[in-house]
Amino acid sequence: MPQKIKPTEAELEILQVLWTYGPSNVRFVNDKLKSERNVGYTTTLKIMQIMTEKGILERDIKSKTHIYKAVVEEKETKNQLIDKFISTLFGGSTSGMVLQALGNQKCSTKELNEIKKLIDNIENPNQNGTDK
Amino acid sequence: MPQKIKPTEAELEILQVLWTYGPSNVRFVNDKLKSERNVGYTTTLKIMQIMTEKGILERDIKSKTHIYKAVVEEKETKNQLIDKFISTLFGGSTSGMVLQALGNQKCSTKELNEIKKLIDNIENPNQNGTDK
DNA sequence: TCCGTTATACGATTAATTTCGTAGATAAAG
DNA sequence: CTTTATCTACGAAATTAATCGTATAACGGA
Repeated sequence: MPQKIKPTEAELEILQVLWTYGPSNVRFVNDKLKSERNVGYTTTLKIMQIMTEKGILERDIKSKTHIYKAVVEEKETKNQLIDKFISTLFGGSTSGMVLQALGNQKCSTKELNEIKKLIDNIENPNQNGTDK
Repeated sequence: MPQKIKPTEAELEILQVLWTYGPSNVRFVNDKLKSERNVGYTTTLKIMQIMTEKGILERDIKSKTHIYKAVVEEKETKNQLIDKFISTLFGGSTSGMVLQALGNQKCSTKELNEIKKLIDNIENPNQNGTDK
């Protein structure tokens, strides 16, 4: 495991944009953030610069408009955050968290079926995809 | 939804103790916290006082040693936090979060079966279990 | 009663986060 | 070439969290 990642709220928002849309400039990221809440351009710039210093982002400065990309992996980062969340709030019990999430959130039948399928795959790893 | 709750890290730790053990004094809470990490008595006291000001806790000051209890409900608070977590990290998709959690955490067969049972209950609420 | 222990109260400090104003560089338009 | 728009750099203020030191009051035993 390479590093411990503990992005702040604002940093997470930025990571989400970069994970979703790929490497982007500050203007683009800021526009996306502004569709959610009001935030100034230089605020976003500053945070992205700090993230670059921290090693969370990298940037290409060849052109005047710098292009930033996430260094940290989406999946790995989210796993770490889920881990922490589960351990802080549910004493480390993944099923405890899942039960609460499923019990209280709306989830379509299709989504529920996906989850069931995944559980079956976990329980019977030999049966998935490559039918025998 | 009565209030918006946004406990800090330290506040969450304290809430966990109070939810688990019921109304307690500062000494007890601090001892529990200290089994996890090093934290001074007056630090815990201060945070609990602030939480009381915020309305997160209430206290009985009849005796010299004040007894604090959580005002916010465990279930409701955790739901709110899960909500926020899912919306920040998984674009609001509960199943997305669950898939990631189940795919990457260890979960016993028994726990997986509990989850499957819950899904069945959600899909067929009238069939079994949920009523008397 | 007096002293050591244990409480609360309160202020100050430190650190991290978020915010934004302003300056200066560069490109683009006319 | 000049003006305008856009970008980065930088610094500093405002906020919020977390920590702890010290003062002071109350309790309980010798």
